[in-house]
Amino acid sequence: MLVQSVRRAASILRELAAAGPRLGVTELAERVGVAKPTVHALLRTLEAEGMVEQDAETGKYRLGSSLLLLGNAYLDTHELRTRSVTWADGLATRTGEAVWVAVLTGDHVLVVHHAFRPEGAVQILEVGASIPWSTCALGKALVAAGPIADQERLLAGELPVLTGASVTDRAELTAQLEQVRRVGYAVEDQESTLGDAGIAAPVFDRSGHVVGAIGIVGPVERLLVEPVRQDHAVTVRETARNLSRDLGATRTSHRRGA
Amino acid sequence: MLVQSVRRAASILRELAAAGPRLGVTELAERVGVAKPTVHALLRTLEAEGMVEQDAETGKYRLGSSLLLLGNAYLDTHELRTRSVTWADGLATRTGEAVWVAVLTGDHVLVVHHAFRPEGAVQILEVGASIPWSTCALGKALVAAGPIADQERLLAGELPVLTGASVTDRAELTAQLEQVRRVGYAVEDQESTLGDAGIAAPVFDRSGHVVGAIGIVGPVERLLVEPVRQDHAVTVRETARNLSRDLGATRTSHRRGA
DNA sequence: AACGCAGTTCAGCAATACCGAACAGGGGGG
DNA sequence: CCCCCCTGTTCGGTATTGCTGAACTGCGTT
Repeated sequence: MLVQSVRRAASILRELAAAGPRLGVTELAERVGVAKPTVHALLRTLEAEGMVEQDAETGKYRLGSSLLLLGNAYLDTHELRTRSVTWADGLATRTGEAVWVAVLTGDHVLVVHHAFRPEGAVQILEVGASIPWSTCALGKALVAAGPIADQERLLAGELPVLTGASVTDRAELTAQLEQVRRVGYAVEDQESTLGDAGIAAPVFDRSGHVVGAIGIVGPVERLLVEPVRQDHAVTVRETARNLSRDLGATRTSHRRGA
Repeated sequence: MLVQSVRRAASILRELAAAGPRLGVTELAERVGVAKPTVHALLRTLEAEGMVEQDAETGKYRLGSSLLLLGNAYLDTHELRTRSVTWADGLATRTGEAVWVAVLTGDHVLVVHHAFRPEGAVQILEVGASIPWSTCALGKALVAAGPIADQERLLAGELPVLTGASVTDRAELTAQLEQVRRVGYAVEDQESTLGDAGIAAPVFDRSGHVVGAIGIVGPVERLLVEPVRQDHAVTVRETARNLSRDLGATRTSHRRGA
């Protein structure tokens, strides 16, 4: 059913991504659990496709530039991301905070767009950042709006502790998700990074399924103080609705089923 | 020698990247020249690896989020890029212009790092941008410092015309590359984008081979006016030397051979 | 010189990839 | 309702391709 050699090639890429910067054939063979000549053939193939490069001096292999091009192509062809750009800029302007747009992948949230805060010094681009769902507003918004089966599976899984504020009590998380569904947005209070907070709301597509979330992130002292917090929440929710409509969602098309 | 099924999987990714946003099994089979069930098996495998996603409504496939993670991993494990960050920020501060760091891939230059101009309104991140080598300073710096065989091959290849200033005369390009080797930096005068200019210098690694280039980009009216142009060129060249040293290059370790 | 290590090549073989045929589902038209 | 078309998915036989043990090559160290 699944093509074994393609799976093995993907394993090699994963190892190079996780254990880099450079690995030799022998070590890769051990990590992937495949014979050296097999790994060599796969590496040669991946090299021909630009996904892997070999260092001439050491003979070791590292990831190749085709992956950057493919990663960018993912962003360019990802409709949520392409349609979110203008809405995210608008949200950043209105709230004065940075804006992230994310999707759920496995039990993590993946940032696919980041609009910088209008004012401010150097900001590090977070596109490609991966965050445990339970520690951020984006993740909570996504899970609250997603299928019940997904929610239960994710709640049964690992709930990482990133700060002292990270929540691992399943009853409390369940209550938070219920609150998200009631008010239409999620709040993050230093669960991911000390000092940082977030407010996010889910985004739906034409079929009514949740396909992502959009939210603002900033210092907790600025973001979670009333009445600013409430104002921001309204603005975030409104932006999420506009983006959803842009994706073809109707007013009543929100769905929780599979 | 090369693993056919891995090559086919890569072809599918390339098609999805180039012809997206979504393609069906039948169309992909035609484009890749493979039987439908084979493409289906490959897609299923790529989906299991997160490199491809299927739209539940239409049954069509698009690129998946693992590619974004792998693209970011490429940047994180790419030594030129990781070591260039601080130098690029310094160069942007000293020149007041945006800084790009790039590598040569095929006959294009791939931007692997972009430090924003200190002053300025919205800037679009160009990491992942791919530019024909002959139309930009980064490309000319790279090719001038690279192996003669590469230079001849690239000169014999396609020389795209992006603007009225793009150079396609091989004798003129050859003279420009000779000038780059003499003065140590390359200049771009609207060959890529009307109104834009650039100054770039090659970066070498411990073995003495050119591994990338660093340069500034900005409006032609600002960049190519003396004595600013000369000052910038000196600063760019100096930064390239510092970055090269950071990568282990010695003062005399520049090499042009294979 | 000998040794060890790691990337690369080779060739035999069987397992896996491949693909024609068929199926399943959805949409459109009469 | 029936038929047709199209496209994603499944199935099973087979041969080709992927796999791997053994050997080779090159480099660095003692």
